[in-house]
Parts: sequence; C-alpha cells; structure tokens
Amino acid sequence: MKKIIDVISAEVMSAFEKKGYDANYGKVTLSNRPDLCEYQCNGALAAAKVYKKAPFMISDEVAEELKSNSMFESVESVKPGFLNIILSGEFVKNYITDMENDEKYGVEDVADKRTVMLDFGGPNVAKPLHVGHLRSAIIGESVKRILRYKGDNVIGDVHLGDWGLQMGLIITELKLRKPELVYFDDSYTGEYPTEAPFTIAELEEIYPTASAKSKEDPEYKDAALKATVEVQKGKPGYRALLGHILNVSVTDLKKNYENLNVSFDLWKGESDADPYIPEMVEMMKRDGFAYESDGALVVDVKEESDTKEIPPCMILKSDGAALYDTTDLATLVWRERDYKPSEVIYVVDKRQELHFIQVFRCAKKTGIVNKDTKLTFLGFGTMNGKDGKPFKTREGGVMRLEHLLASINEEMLKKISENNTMGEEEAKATSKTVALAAIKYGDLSNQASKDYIFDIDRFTSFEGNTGPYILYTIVRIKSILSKYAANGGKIEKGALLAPKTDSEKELMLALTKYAPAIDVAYSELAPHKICAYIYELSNAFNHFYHETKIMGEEDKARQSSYIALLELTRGVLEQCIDLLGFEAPERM
RNA sequence: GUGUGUGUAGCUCAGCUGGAUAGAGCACUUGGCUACGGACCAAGGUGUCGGGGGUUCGAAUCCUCUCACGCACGCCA
Repeated sequence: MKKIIDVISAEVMSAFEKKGYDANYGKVTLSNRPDLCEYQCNGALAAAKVYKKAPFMISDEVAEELKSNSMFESVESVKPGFLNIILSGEFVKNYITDMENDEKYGVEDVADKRTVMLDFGGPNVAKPLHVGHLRSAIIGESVKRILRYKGDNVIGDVHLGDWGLQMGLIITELKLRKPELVYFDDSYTGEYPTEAPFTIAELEEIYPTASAKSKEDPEYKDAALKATVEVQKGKPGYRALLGHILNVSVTDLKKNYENLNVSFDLWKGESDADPYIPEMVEMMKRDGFAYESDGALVVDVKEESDTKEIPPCMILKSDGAALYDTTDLATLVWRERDYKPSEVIYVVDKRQELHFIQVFRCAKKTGIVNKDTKLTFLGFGTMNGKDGKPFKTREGGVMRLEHLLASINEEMLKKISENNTMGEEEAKATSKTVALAAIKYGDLSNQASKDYIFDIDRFTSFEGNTGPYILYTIVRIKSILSKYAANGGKIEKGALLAPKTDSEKELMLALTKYAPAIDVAYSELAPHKICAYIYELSNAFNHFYHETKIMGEEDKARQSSYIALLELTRGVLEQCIDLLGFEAPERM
C-alpha cells in the first residue's frame, strides 16, 4: 500500500507538471500549522527562483488546478507561496478502509529482505544482570522486532562476555577455595563431573571477591592473568570449569531475560570465537596486516581522512592472550561464514564506539567481512538517576536488575490494587505487565544515543507520555469493544463512514500516519519514533472518545463505523507496543 | 591535550536532511463526574532554542568561533 503522503504528493506533483513546472516541486509534507491545514506544499517557494516568478503566482496556479479534485476538501494558496491542503473526509475514509483490509495496516515489506545479525544483551557470565544491561536488552529487542516486521531475517545473538580476564579471576578464586577439585589436578586424565561445583549464588559472590582482590594484590592478579591465558590455550580442567560456569550462568540469564520479554536466537559468547582465533591471527600475519608493536600484535586502522589518531587494533596482548578486539573480530569470522549477514548491528554502550570503529575497519581491511557488509554501531547513552549521575542504589552500589524490577512491580501492584477489585493473581500479573511497559516505554521514548534520566515515579505514572497511559488507552478501547460484542454487536470490516466531526477525522488522520512512523523507525533504528507516534494516536483517540457517545449512538451504521474505527485503532496500537516489546493487559 | 557528544519552558524530553506563530508531558491555575472506564478531557501562562558571528528571501536546524558539562583515547571488557 502506498503511504498517504505519497498518494497526495503524486496528485500535487502532477498538478505542478500540468502547469509547466518540475514535478518535484510538488512534494507534500505534513503540515506544521495544523490550525491551518493537514498537509502542505512549499514547492512554489523553491520553484520561484528557477522560474523567476513570484512564488504565490505559482501556488495560485497549482491551487486552481487542484480545486476540483475530489481528494481534497480544499487547496489554498496563501501568503508567500504555501499550498495548504485539507483532505476530503471521503478520501481519508477510503484510505483507512484500505488499511483495515491490509494485514499490516499499510506497512510494506522492504524491497530486499536482508539477513541482519543483531548483537545485543551482552551480559557477562558469572555476574548478575544489573541496570547497565537494561538498555541493550530493551533497545535491541525492539530493533529486532521492528526489522522483522519490515521483513528482514534477523538473528539476535546475546554475545556473552565469557572469555576475558574475568574467567581467569573466577578460576583463581575457585582454586584458592577448593584446591581439592579435580579440575586443578594437572595429572587427572578422566572425565570431569557433569555437576557444577558451585551454584549461581556462589558464582555471583566469587567474581566480585576475586575482582576486588586482584586490584589490591598484584600476585593474585598475576595468577588470574596466567589462568586467563591457560583457559584460552585450552587447559582441559579449566575448560571443563568454563563449561560449568557457562551452564549455570546461562540458565539464570535466560530466566532474567524472559522476565523482560527479551529473547535471543543465539546464545553464543566470546568463547565461541576462540576456535577461529589462531587461523585469523595467522591470516593477518601472513597477509601483512599484523605486526608487532611493544610486544603486542596489532593491525593499523588509520585512515587519511581521520581528524584524530585512531590507535591500532590490538589482536594479541604481549602475553599472547586474546582481548576484546580479538574476540569481536573472530566472532565476525563465524558470523560471516555461517550467516553471511548483509548487516551486523551492535547495540552497545556508546562509550565503546572507538573500539567498534577499530574492529569494523580491521574486519574490512583484512577481509573478514565483505566490503559491502554493513557494520552498524547503535550506541546508547547512560541511564542516570534523578540527580543526573549514573543510576545507583541508595548505598551507591550497582543495582541488580531483578531488584529494580521487583521494586517497580511492587509499586505498581500497590497502585493497581488501590483502584481495582481484581483478584490477587490477576492484580499481580497485571502489575507486572504494566510495570514492564512503564520501564520499556520510559527508556524507548528517549533517543537511544542520549543519556536519560531514569525516573521511576514519572515512568510509572498513568498520566502524560508514559507506558501506562498508552496501555490505559488500549484497555479502554478493548472494554468498549467487548461491551459492544456482549450486546450482540458485530465488529466488521468495511463499515467505515466518512468522518462527521473534527475529532473523528483527526483520529483517522492519526491512523494514516502509521506506515510512515514505522518506516522511519525502521530506517533510523529509532524505536522512539514509534513511541511518539502512539502517544499522538492515543491522544487523538482519547479526544475522539471524549466527544463521541459510541454505545449510545442511535444510527446503527454510524455506530458500526465507530466500532470499526476503534478496532483499527486498537490493532495499530497493539501492533506498535508489540514492536516496542511489551503488551497490554485485558483490564487494569 | 586530541577527538567526540550534549546544551530547547521551573523539571523531563520531542523537533535538528532549513520554511509560516519553536512543541508535548509533569508541575501550577481554572472548568467538566447521570462514570460507553474521570487512571480522562478542555482551557490558561511560561522560552535571550548556551553565547557571538556568518550563509539564506527564511536558521533551533547549515558553517565558524566560543562557553559549560559528559564521554573516549593499545595490552580490562
């Protein structure tokens, strides 16, 4: 289905052409003066120069040409040379009816469906998820859904942090605590136990302890560094431990991501890149890309157009260990081999931008990925507290994600219980749904790349531009629809009539902006555009609702039209929140 | 130091591939409950768009200088 703006543009462009002007001047935009018109065309202003005519003369001619066109209620030529366009109710109704009959309400699939790998989540094993992981999960999940909705084949990969110094630290600490374990017996040659020698709770305590010790005790750190190299070199006992750490962690992580309604197709980690490292390093040396610098192996990634010094990409540390440049590059090796993606998108903290610039350049330079493989860095800003500083617990520590969620769920349960008579089970489930919407909408309604202030009170409010407000609007529509159905009414397509009131027309116009909103969110990887759209649509609906008696409407044809309009609004809103990664309850 | 990002109403944020009077929400004031769900709606005031200069018929938007703050800058990830 063509977007409404393109349909209108086509008409105005042909009018420009008929009057002897270049059709391109007839491009129409959304009005920025809604008090005057719905769409506008500023082409006459630009055309004036070229045709050496006063702009209003051109706009006058075009307006005259469009006067009798049934698409428009009016086309006015004003002051300097603007064309102010108001659409006819009949045309809007017809367009909406087409949307109603389209499975995706007029959103078209992309012309070439691509395979896109989406790298998001990025949790570390053996460490609980904390608020720092929230944004990657929320934004990544939404981007995944948006791309899929437009027809791309998206493969989401969690990309676990399971290969660095942290593994060495855990092993070192474990060895100190339980030296009797077979994993530390170098002469042991049998099978290792299938049961992990620790629980997730222990693991989560071991890491911070080890990390703290290594900062104070150089000897301890050396041991950890050594263990890191050994596990990377493939020491059997350590590899077995690594397997246990992974299993225990991933089980726990899956549970936590599930609570966020976030899922991944692949649960690969840095360690999965390990088998590709030796060959990759060999290739880089052989083809002359890599050289030794201060004992480390590096690849230059400078380019002439750089405005500053871009440090080389470090492939191997002087002790021979891999680091994150290495694993990210080797990860691209298997991604390219197994999936041949057209694009790889990284949803990570924007502070890592330089690192990814280096990796992207190195990958292209060395031929790990094709020249035309798009590598995209989707960096997000920091989540700050009300004081504008990075979000912390009251004690100043890092807040665990599950604690954050639990406290918001609890607060929401209080609110919902105050206003409802629903049973405890339903109240709990509902508050969980609403709380998640509050958090996700609060995050996604901001531009991803900017820092934002995480204000629980504001996000969980039922008023204003919030998740709960959007859900409330949907729930209200559902309530009317089910009441209508309970009274024996039928929800049918094709029942729409041309709008009678301003608020009804505005709601219809808001609906026609669905496809453009989705398209811009897609092309800019910008979920916040969808948030802005559903906020506008919700406002338009509430305005309409307030002025229109639906159940009390005597004219049955008119009532059916209202119901069809409600059903369409509900469908669009629910589709949008699905793209954002949350859902609406039946009641709230 | 170099690079990069941010700076829009009291607060939180849109708008930024140049267009007519810079928009929302919160907060504040007022009005609307025979409630198809008032967790709503309507009305009201608020701005040196950090500052200077420039390009343009036209600049929050583009260029330039400048101020403030954040962030990054080879052996952590």
